[in-house]
Amino acid sequence: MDIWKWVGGETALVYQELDGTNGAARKIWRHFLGCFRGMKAAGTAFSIPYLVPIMLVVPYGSLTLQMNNSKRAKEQKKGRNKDQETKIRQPRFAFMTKSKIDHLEDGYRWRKYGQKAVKNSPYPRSYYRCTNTKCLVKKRVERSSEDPSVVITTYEGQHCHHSVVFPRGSVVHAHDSAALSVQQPTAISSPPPYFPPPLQVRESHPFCTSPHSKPIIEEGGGPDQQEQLRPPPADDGLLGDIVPAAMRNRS
DNA sequence: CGCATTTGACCTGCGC
DNA sequence: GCGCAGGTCAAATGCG
Repeated sequence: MDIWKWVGGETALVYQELDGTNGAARKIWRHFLGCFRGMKAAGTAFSIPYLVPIMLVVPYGSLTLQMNNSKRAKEQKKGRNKDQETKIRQPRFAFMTKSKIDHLEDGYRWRKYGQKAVKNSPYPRSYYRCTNTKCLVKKRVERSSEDPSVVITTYEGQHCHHSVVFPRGSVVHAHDSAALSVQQPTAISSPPPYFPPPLQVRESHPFCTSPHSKPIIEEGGGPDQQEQLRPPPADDGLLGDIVPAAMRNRS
């Protein structure tokens, strides 16, 4: 049994409680963050106090979709900006959280811009955009049709600004924040009895489209270990897009 | 009044 | 080419 499993293509299913105390899980996170942000987050220590006991990670490398001529003509007819001729799909990933609340608080403000019924699911999917006009991050929220208690949240893009709900540097912990406890999801499952061996380093990780990407740093390593435990600098990595900085200061 | 949400219409990609 | 499903737009509406 491994802590993660390749589902295929660019999708991996991670089935382990990612609570920041699990070294292997932490390494996986670091690796994902590094893939998304050129390993900037590779040396950061963090915890995920309440998120994703079970996580489905679905990252997409930046994908450039060239519009064909007919479409381009349509766009110009509608007066759209020429810059939009090339559509970039932002890195994207999703996670599943057991919660009664659909829209989980993540420290950012979102504006709902659409809702759609999903095929083979009685629950609609909601579409949100970050309220920051310069920020192009989107997120989708839907409830699992298989397990209605599970909320599937998909983020696309990276925030170009700081969290608004939890200013950086503030000392607020998830377990003593009344506001947070209201929306704090419960665990889907208990941690498995089997603690997996150290994660294998994959030199050619399918997630890593960035030239800056490096393999996972092994636990208990040499000089890098100190670097790993150092608090994140200005850049919090992709996690900063999800978990408020204050909630990551517990580690 | 300003901002967020709702919701039907429209657009786009993809499989057949 | 057509139909379907997902994604987005934008006017209407609601709310503080």
